[in-house]
Amino acid sequence: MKLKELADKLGLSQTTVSRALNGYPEVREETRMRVQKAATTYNYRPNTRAMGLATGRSMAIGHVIPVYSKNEVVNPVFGEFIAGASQTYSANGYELLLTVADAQNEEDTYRKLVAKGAVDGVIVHSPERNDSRVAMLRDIGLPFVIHGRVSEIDLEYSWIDFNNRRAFQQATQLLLDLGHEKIALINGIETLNFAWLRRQGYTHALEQAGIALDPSLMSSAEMTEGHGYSSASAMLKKPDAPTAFLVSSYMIALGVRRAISHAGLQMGRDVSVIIHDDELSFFQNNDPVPQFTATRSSVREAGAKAAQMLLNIIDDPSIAPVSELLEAHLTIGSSTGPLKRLKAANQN
Amino acid sequence: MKLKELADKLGLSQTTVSRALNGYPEVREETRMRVQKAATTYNYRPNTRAMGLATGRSMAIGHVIPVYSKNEVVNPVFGEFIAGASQTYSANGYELLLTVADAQNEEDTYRKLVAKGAVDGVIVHSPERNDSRVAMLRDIGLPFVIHGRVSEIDLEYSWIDFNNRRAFQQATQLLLDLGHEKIALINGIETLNFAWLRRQGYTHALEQAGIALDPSLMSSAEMTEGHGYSSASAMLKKPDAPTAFLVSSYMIALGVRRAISHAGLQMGRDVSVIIHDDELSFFQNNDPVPQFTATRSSVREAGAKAAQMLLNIIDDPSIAPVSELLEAHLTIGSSTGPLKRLKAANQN
DNA sequence: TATCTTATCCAAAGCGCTTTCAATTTACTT
DNA sequence: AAGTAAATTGAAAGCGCTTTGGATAAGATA
Repeated sequence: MKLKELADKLGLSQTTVSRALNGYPEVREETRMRVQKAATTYNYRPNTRAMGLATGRSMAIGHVIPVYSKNEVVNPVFGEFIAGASQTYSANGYELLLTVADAQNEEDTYRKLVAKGAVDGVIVHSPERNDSRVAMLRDIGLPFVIHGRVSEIDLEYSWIDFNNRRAFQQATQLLLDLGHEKIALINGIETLNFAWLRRQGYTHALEQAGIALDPSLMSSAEMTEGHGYSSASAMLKKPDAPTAFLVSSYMIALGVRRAISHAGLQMGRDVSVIIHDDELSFFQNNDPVPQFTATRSSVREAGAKAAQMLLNIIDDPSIAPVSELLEAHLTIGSSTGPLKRLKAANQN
Repeated sequence: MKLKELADKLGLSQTTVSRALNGYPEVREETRMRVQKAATTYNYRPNTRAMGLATGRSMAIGHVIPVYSKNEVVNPVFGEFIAGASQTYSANGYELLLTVADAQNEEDTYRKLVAKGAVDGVIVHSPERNDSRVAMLRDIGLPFVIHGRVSEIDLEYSWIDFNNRRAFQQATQLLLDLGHEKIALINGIETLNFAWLRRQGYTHALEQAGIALDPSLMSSAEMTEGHGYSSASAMLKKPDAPTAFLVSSYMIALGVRRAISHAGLQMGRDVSVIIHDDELSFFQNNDPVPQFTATRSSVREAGAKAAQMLLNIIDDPSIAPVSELLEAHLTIGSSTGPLKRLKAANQN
């Protein structure tokens, strides 16, 4: 069913039908009703492409997910973030265009999207510490919101993030308060800004406490279970093994937990662990007493908010860059406890 | 830069430029070169919407992800599948339109997509045992490929799946061969077809072996870590606790592993576990000796293949429904071993 | 009753592309 | 040299919608 057919059926012009459906005032209320009813009856929906052509807007938002190599990790955080954003989009008649792009030619991907007129704006994922995309997107004038921040740049841009630094500082502080001094950090890739900020929070807290940083207690890689396992295993084998771990994601933590139990230790008693919990739906950490002590911040919520921010910007591009910094909640679970001197050394 | 401008710059008509760019034969080779070079220089890309309007195709594929309630689990398998599909799309000039839809009005979502002319085809995720979407999509004539199958329906349609039934039958058989008889199944939601087929494989193998089914050893729910933990914990507390677990996903298995170790048992020695491994990138199970004995099948590969299938169908809708059944590989890891009589009973 | 508003509605142009139908060259035959 | 076929290019229509610039009818004003 196309506009013309609907108009013919109603004995009206396309103009009037279009206006009735789009809520313009120069249509008699009675006519509008008639039109709307007919539209429902015939399940009429304006053709997106035709509408886009006529209005110059595509009613679509691009999400560009960087992938570093062919078989690279797809961060499950994306799925959750997108689930949040998606709600906002469909509530506002927008579509979500997903592109999985080589990190190499990611800029190209954005340019292409704009040139093709495929999207009205984009959400930028996984910003790096000094991410060139910010400058580029401003250049080409494509509205965007970054999930995360870009610390080492002093341009204005819109973003939403949670307070990585503060969260990890607090978490470290908690471990210090429990008496731990040999605290390991098992982090994501530290060229990515979020991981870098987390590390800052960690080092800051240690420095404040007058504890020297030990590079052998810091590990940084893709956030996989395997990364957690191998890093933690290696650290636990050291003569001066850490008594506590600060861990950047639930996935990593699963590996850490495995390493701990392989080492014959018990999490929460012999070794403390604090994780950052993105509240992924398939990794609930919310038993009455959660497994993991965690700093938590809902990625899904961030997704919904980021999407709304972007739509606002598209509606009125003149509004100054906006941003929102979410605070994480610290939840005490069973994975932390006061420092206890181990009776026997590592029984590896 | 739009077609007209480019044509003007070249002193050619839009017609010729369009033809040159789209590879039509009635253009002198020299002219084509000139046009292509200019297109690159000015970074010209045809406007998707205009092109779509003119050709009647949208060059976009829809992926509809069902969500059952507001805070429902987003299966990480989607992310991986989509990463695979995405490669195929961008190699063929297609876009990927993602919709997260209420399972309730999912049919509506498809109708809407078609009416709006937003997509040329869709990939259907998470089919149920008797999924009404098949009939509906055939009705409205939208090309589609199902990731999975719909067992209880005898319509023809295109699908790609891996052999769930066979995989779980083999896995069960392996456990039987190892001497296990009390074998538990911790499955996904069994109204979903894949889970149903897995259960069939499991029950079939047990029946063949003359072992009575024990409903208390079968559990079915969303595939989360929590599900694995609570189900396995409960079963391990029973007087006749299972000595082996068949588990539908890596995530569930993590919970099972936790339950096993909480029960003071050791996986692979006291209790055997076989999982199905979708080869998610952030859960590599491919150490020299993998943690988990597993049936494996790459979801990412399935995504790429499904996408290619769909594009083929769109190119030539007359081709009969096609399908592909992938076989899973069984990999022996350290989570399985021969049945050993436990010295002490469950020490819970 | 004649004029001016206001409320409704419509014809037609235009969004940027593809594609049909024609026109113009050029190449080839005889 | 004349005529025909093949190669190359363009003009213009059309995809389905929005929106500008009237037109018309009804109501208000004087």
